[in-house]
Amino acid sequence: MSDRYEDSLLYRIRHSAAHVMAQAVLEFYPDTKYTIGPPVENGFYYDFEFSQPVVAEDLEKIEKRMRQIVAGQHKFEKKVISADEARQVFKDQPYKLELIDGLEKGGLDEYGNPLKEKPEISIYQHDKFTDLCRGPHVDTTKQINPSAFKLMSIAGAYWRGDEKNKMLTRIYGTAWEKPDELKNYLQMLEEAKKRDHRKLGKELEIFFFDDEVGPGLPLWMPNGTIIADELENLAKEMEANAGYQRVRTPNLTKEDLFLRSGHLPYYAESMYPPMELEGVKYYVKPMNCPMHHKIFGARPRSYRELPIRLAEYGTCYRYEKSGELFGLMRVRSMQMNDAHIYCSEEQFESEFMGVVGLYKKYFELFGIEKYVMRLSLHGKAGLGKKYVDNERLWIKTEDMVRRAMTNGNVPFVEVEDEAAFYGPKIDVQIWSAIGREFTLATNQVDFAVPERFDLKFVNKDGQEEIPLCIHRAPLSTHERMIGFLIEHYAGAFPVWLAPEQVRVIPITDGQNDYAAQLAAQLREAGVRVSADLGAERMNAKIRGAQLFKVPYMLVIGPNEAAAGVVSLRMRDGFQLNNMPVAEFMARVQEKISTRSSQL
RNA sequence: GCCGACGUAGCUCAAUCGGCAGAGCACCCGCCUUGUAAGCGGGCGGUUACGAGUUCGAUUCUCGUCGUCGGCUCCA
Repeated sequence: MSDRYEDSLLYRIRHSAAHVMAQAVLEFYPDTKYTIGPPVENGFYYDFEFSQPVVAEDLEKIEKRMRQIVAGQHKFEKKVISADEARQVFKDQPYKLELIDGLEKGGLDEYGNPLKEKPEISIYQHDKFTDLCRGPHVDTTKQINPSAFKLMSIAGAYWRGDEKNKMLTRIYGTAWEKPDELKNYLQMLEEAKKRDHRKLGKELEIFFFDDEVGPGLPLWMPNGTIIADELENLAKEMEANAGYQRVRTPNLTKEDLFLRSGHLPYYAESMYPPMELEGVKYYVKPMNCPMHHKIFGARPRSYRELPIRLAEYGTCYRYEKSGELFGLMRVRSMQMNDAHIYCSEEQFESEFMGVVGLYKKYFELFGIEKYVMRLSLHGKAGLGKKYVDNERLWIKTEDMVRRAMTNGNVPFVEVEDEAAFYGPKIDVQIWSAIGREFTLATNQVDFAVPERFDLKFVNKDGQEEIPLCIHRAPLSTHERMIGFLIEHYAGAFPVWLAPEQVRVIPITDGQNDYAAQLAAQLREAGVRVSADLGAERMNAKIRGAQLFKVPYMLVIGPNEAAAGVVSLRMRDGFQLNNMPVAEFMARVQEKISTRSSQL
């Protein structure tokens, strides 16, 4: 038995639940046009075109009716029919007719993607409901547990996922084999909400957005700035060790540069509109690469210098559409852990895998385990539009990346039509707390732009050669990385990243002097520390420190002050009483300098 | 950008049918002198996102704008 989701009982339950939902919906709204309703991760959805507005409050009655239908223990019966018979069955259903046409003529699947073989056309029937469907389904509705599914939300979705098409109404549901699994899933969603970076970011005073500043333009508060600075220090250290050189470039450039780079022809949609002064157009940069290319091209280069690795934590601006913004994970101003590696074709594999190695070091340091490396390929239809129009070079560089990853024994998946406009890339996909997928790090090959910039180096034989360029951002942008890390750690950052590492808590104001002196001593040693000298009870102060997820609390009363020691309470509740100051100092410094994940 | 929902104090949330806008926390001022997640009292804080409209009267109803959220599209 295969362990593919598509072959599982759960998949069939969800697929069947989608049909049951469609039946209930059609009973309530008989002139609804129904489209497709597949299983997805954790559940299913079905897309409808309603003739009247259907809102979230309506889900309850639909769900109730679904339970009645399920209780009827109806059989799911498959029938293979001809296209013409199918047209007869669905004569009043325009979307189904379009699907039938796709299946028959173009060999298109339900999403509009081409199929290799012409599929058979089948319908599934249960109770009084018939759907065009290739299955599979459960045998009877008896297998759908009425206490293990729930309708979740209502949303808009384009027919066939194309924004040029009509917007349909999508109803999402979740379904499981057993009621307990549903309960666990709902509980998990609640937990996820608690670690949502938008909530924690505000609570922990890391960042915020202001209406007058603008959507997608985060303001970093002191706590967030510490985290960003620490990440930057980490990157600089790692990149220095890996032979990178640092550069700095302006945030603004003339139109000419982005015409040459190809950003204006291929990327203008994501760029802020130009500002014009004295008849010259200037653009805010959406990427740093064109400037780095200029630095590479500033003087003749020899093969002896290669690879040249230029790094910059560059600030870029991209005009993301308003509905696409999402907390820190999708913003309009961002600081990228950017670098461009210029190398020869022979050097490509080791350079590319060097970057992959860097990723892995970072992921190990942060304890990031749930991620997928994705080889993002071009899409044939996008050549000349989304992608540089040179299919031969696309295929060649895609092969180079594939070979490098395979040789390096790094598992990856391949996805078409996800490349950058200038070349294929390895994207590292991660998931936000609420389950949304994002590209965190990226490692891209550029076979097109160096030529446009007339970049070259002189090889051993005295001939001019065009270098390859690798664009890479293993630590992503500060925005997405920190958004991700907030959720990854649920706000409880390791000591080296924690905005406040130690909080000194005197029990009575008789220890305020000792507390202040301790804090000064720690601060002197480079530790981020504060002393809570307020008038509250010690209990309230501890609570305050816990809520801010400060890793170490030093509780000091008359005894500690007299003995010149500290009582250490850690964020996880663990206590070590009467610790000599020097011992605590050594502990903190060790955790910081090794970037330990332990307290 | 598109579909839908939402927007009340710094934060979390109340306010019946359209009838004087409220609580807790935070903040400030006192009192208490405290042993590992909230001591007590008082005070400050609002153009109910913004702009129109309906009404004797709008937080409440209607329209528009802005923003946020759930998705779609798109992406580091």
